[in-house]
Amino acid sequence: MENIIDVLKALSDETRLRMISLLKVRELCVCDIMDTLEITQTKASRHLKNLKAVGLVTDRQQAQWVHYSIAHGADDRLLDELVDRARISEPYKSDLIRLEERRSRCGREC
Amino acid sequence: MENIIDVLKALSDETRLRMISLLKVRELCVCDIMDTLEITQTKASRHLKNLKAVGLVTDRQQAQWVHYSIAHGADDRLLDELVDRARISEPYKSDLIRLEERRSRCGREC
DNA sequence: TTCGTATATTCGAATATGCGAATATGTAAA
DNA sequence: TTTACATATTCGCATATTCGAATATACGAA
Repeated sequence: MENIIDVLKALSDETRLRMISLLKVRELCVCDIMDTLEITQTKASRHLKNLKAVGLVTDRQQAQWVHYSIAHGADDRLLDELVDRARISEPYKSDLIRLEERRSRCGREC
Repeated sequence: MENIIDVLKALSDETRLRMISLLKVRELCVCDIMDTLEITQTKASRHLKNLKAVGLVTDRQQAQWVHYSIAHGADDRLLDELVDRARISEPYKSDLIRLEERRSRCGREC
């Protein structure tokens, strides 16, 4: 993983912390994230790029979809601690509900 | 403690993380911090104010000295995790050495 | 090839953050 | 009161970050 300051900078943005919280549930493609967080595609792409740059997430391309997941090198203790704390309150709490609603609505595919 | 994003923002600055690392050792006055981190007084004061604003540290005035320490409400698990990681490398590692050198040189008083 | 969908990048504007220099405040001692 | 020292704040500037809109790229299907 990268320099701790860069990692903390990456995590200290609400959009990116929300993304980490979702990706802790499971691997997701960009459209899952956009729809769940209700953000624009530009915003999703930009912040995912940032998380990838500091080594917190990795991506995997499958056809035209890009699937993101928590990187293996990521500090699980740190991320679990942060995600647990964040999910006590909004918007992190509702994000999880919206993610599961989306899953039941769309099935396994994007 | 404050909103997690504000706390992470406060922690994602090298000067402030160095301060947290020092304050985890013991309570310190501003001049201890300035001298150990080799930063200007303005810079020390500014960043300590930031840490205080998000509830990570508290201060205690004694005559003309202001002593800072880690706040009781601060998330110890998070701070210990970060400080342990940071101190593996520079400048956090040398800061601890400089702090102890200063202590033996100056004794207990400022 | 053309079309549609998924994702990434670039651009310019707005806002936030960090800095040093100068100045202000507060306390203790002379 | 004056002086000296410890700390805080203000100011102007430089840099970084974030955003939406527009555009580019990449892939699969027709």
